Amino acid sequence: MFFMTKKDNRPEEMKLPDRDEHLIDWLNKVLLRTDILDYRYNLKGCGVWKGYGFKLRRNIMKIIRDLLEDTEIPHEEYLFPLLIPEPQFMKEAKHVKGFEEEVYWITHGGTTPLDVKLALRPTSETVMYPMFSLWIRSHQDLPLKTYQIVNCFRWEGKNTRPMLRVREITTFKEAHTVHATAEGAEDQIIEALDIYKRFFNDLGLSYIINTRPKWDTFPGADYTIAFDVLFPGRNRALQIGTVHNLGTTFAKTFDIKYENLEGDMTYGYQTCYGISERVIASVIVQHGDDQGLILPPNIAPIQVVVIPILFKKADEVKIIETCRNIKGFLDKAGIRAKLDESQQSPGAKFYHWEQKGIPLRIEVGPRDLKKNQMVTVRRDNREKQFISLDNIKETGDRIKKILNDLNDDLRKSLASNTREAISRSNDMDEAIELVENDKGVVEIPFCGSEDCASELEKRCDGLKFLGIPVRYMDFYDESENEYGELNGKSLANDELFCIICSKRTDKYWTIGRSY
RNA sequence: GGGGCGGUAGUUUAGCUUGGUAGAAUACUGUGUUCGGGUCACAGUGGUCAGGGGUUCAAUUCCCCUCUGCCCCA
Repeated sequence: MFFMTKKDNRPEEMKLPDRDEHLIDWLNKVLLRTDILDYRYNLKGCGVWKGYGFKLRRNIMKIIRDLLEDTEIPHEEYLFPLLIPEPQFMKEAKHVKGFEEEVYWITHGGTTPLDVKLALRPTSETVMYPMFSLWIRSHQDLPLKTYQIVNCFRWEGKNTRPMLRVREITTFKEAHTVHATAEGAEDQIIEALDIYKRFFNDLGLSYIINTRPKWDTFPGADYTIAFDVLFPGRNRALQIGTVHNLGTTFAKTFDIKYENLEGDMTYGYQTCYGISERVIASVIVQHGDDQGLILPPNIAPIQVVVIPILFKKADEVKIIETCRNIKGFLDKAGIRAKLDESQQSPGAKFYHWEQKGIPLRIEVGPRDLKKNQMVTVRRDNREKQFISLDNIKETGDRIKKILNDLNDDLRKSLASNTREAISRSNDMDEAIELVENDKGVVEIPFCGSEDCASELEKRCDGLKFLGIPVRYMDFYDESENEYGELNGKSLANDELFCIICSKRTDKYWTIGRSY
C-alpha cells in the first residue's frame, strides 16, 4: 500500500498527551486545539464555546430536545428567570441545605445595596415551582411536563475542571414535571430513564445506572437515580445524568395543589431530571484517542472532509473540479461535508481533520482521477475503501452506510470497555484492591447502612458508593441485563451478606472512584 | 478545605540560582519550491515576561499579595 501508516515522527509539541494517562490534560488540549471550548477566560470555572464546539453542542441538544418532545405527552420547552429572590430560594429547607455553600449572590444594583438579595440559580426548582403553583388548579392541568436548557451557577471549590466541574454550567437541561398521583410520578421516572437511555445510546456512550444511596440523594428528593460513565484509563465514574422523584416535598413548600375528581385540594407529585455539558465532555473523552477527537457521525459538525491530492499542474483543475462535485452531491444527500482547498500539504490536512474528529475523509488524487474513483478513510480505524464515482446515487448510499457502520462500531467497542470495568466481589479486601488498582467499579453485597459505607470509604481513598444497580428497580426488564454474571459471580446468588457488617442482604451495590 | 508545582509570542518553552533593554521552535504572513501521512528555503509579523505592591540606581529574575492553571491529599 502506498500510504500505510508511517512511523509517527511528528514534533513532540504537536502531539497530544496520552489520553488514558493524562486525561484532564488531554481534554484541555483537545478542547482548545479543536476549537470546541477555550478555557482561558480569566475567571475560574468559566470557558467559551467556540464555533465548532457550539455546533457539536447544538447537534447533541437537538437529540435531547426531540426525545423530550416526542413523548406521548410531550415536554414543552420553557424559559425561566436566572435570578431568585432570597426568601423564595430559602423556602425549602432541605433543598437550601444542599446548595447553600455553592450559591452566588447578587447583593448590589449598581452602587445600591439590594433590600432582597438575589441568587443566581444553581438549579431551578425554586424558580419554577412558585409559578407551577399559579398554573396548576385542577387535575385537568396535569400532568405538567416542562424543560429548559439554560446556564446555571455553582460556586465550586478550587478543583474546577473544564466541562467536568465548572462554576458556570453553560448547558443545563432540566426537565420538571407535576403529576396527579404518586403512580403518575413513578411512571414519569420510568419515562425519564428511557429518554436518557435513548439519548446516551444515540451518542454512543456507555454508562451504568444506580439508585443513589440515601445520603447522596438530591436535596429535597425522595430518591435519585443516576447515570455514570466510566472514563478510560483510571476507570473513574462521572455522573452525567440524574432523575429525581421529588414526591410532594416541594409541592408542600410551594403550595402546588390541584382539585381532584372528588373535589379535594391535593398536592401534586413532582419529578425532575437533568443533564449538562458533562455529556458532551463524555462523548469527547470516551470516543477520543491519542490523535484527538473521534466524533460519532450523527453529531459531528462535519461528517465528511474532502481532500484533493494535488500533484501536477495539469491535473490540478480536474481534481479540484471532481472534489467540488463530490462535495456538491454530499450536500444534496444531506451529508455534512467540507472541502479543504487550503494550500497545506495533504499530510498536514489529514492530521488537522483527524484531530477535529471528522468521522470520514475522502481523498481524490491523480490515480483516482484515472479510475474515476475516490478513496474513503474512516477516522476510528483508518479503514480504506475505493468507491467508484460512476453512479453518484450509489456513491452517496455507500457513504451513508460507512457512517452508520462507524456509529455502530463506536458504540460496540465502548460498551465492551465499560463491561470490562465492572466486576463483582463478595470479599472486602478483593473489592478494595479492585478499586485501588483502578480496575473500575465493583458490585458488592451491602446492607445499605451509612455507617457501614463510611467504614469502607475510610479504608480506600476516594471510594464512593454509587448506589443500587438499576436492575433492582421494580420496572427493570431482565432482558436488558448485560451484567448478569461478573467475575463468575452471578446475581442469582441469594445468600448474600454485607461485606462490612456481615448482615444478611439481598442486593449488590456499586462502589468505585469518581471524578 | 490542606499541601506541592507552575504562569515568558496564538501554542510549547529557554533565560531567573548569581538583577543590567527578552531567545528559540512551532503557528501565522509573503515569495519560491513541494504535495498519496505534519515538504524545504529565505524573509517578515507577533511579548505591558499573569496582575498589583515592595526592595534596588536598575526587577522577567529577589520578597509579599491577588488572579489563574495543574498534581497529590481530605
